[in-house]
Amino acid sequence: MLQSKVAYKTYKENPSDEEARNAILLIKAGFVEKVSSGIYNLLPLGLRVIQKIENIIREELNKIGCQELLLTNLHPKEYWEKTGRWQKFDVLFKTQSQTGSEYSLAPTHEEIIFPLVKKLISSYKDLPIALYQIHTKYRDELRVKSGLLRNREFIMKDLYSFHRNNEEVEKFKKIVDKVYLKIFKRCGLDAIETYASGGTFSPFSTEFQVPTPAGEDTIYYCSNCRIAWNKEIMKERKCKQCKKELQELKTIEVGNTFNLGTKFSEAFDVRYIDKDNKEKLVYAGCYGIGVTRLMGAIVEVYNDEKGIIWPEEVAPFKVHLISIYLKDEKKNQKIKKISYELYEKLNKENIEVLFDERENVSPGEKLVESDLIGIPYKIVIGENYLKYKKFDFKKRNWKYYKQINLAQLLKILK
RNA sequence: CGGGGUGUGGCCUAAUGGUUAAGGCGCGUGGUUUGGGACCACGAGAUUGCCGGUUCGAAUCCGGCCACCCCGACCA
Repeated sequence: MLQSKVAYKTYKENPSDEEARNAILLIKAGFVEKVSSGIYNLLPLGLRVIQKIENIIREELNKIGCQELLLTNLHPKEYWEKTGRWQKFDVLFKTQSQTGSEYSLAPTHEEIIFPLVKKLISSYKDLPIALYQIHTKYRDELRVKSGLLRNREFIMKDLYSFHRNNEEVEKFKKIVDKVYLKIFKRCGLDAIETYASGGTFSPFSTEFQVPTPAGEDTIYYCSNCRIAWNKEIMKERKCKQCKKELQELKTIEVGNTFNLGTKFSEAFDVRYIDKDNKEKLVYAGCYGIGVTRLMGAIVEVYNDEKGIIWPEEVAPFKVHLISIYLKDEKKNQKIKKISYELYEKLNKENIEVLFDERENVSPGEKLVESDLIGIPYKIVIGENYLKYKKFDFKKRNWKYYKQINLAQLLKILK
């Protein structure tokens, strides 16, 4: 993509109404725009990152047999009254149609998917089934926090699985837990599986926590067993498995998994006929990943004084190609030619490249802005190329450029 | 929801109660530049969050409201 065509704008000054590093950087670099407290627009660069994350999730969930669908975000009041959560769910956004019908804006989708699944399941032969979506959620938070980490509107992946019994749920949950670690890993994050409270659902849930000083959760972590307990459920500081002293960490919760048991199946009367011809309640699990929050968490973990440093798999582009012009018009023609040729070549090789081809922008501005945006690989074509016939190449976090030829370049980028 | 703080062009800031609200960034035009946010000239852009009050005079003082930020409570 040509940089002059990208709808973005970078800023030199920090926004005055943000303190969270993730929000400051994402706004300064042109990935998001703030509309109001806890409400952000995703600009093209930001959306690219979100889509990268979403596709990693899709790939990994589809591999374990989950199916994607899309559920409505307008939830009629009756559905939420059935579970008692119209009153109890404290961050529920409520709204009304012109005819007086009441709805909530979706903060989660159990109330919608259980009635749906009721229509899909009648026999044990229909089980198990695992359905997920990646969609917007609304929560009327009393206090929004930490940039993209806690918003009123955000994107979430929510997966729901339905089974014949509790053992099957537990078995599937273990598979999901494993896949979650892989998803976060691909996003560049070493998430820690953490025992946490299950809220009103179950005795406990599993949270996926990413260590960073910016985190709002506190966990006790055992480096020996690579497992942790959320502070809210753990009083002692010794590992239950190996008795080692636990380490206290500040973390961001990027995902969680629950065994729902039959709680919602009872509320919506979701049953199946088992082999023995008896009618039984369906057992279920639910599993969430905060996609927008994940983007924020990645930025919290990967940045320096110059800007963002995107992990490769979630970066908006893989390569930032920058051409730097000189006084000499003849030389410029050469630089331009080489740059556009490389740009075409990379496109042909399906290597995602952002090409800063702009002519009346100073080298300093291009390079500083490039570091702010944080694309993993940088190629600079200017005077050096004319001298050495090699590209100046560097990773975002390298201090110095390396001079390499086209073959070496393609080998690294493929 | 409790406590604290802040609201000034698109962004960041300045301005003892006293002319026509100042500067930087960004933007437009022209020119000079080009390996780490270049320079010069000219120009456009503001009911100082909103409503009311005090005053000869309010961005500035007072009251109410709204918005945003931070701490706390909350976070299936």
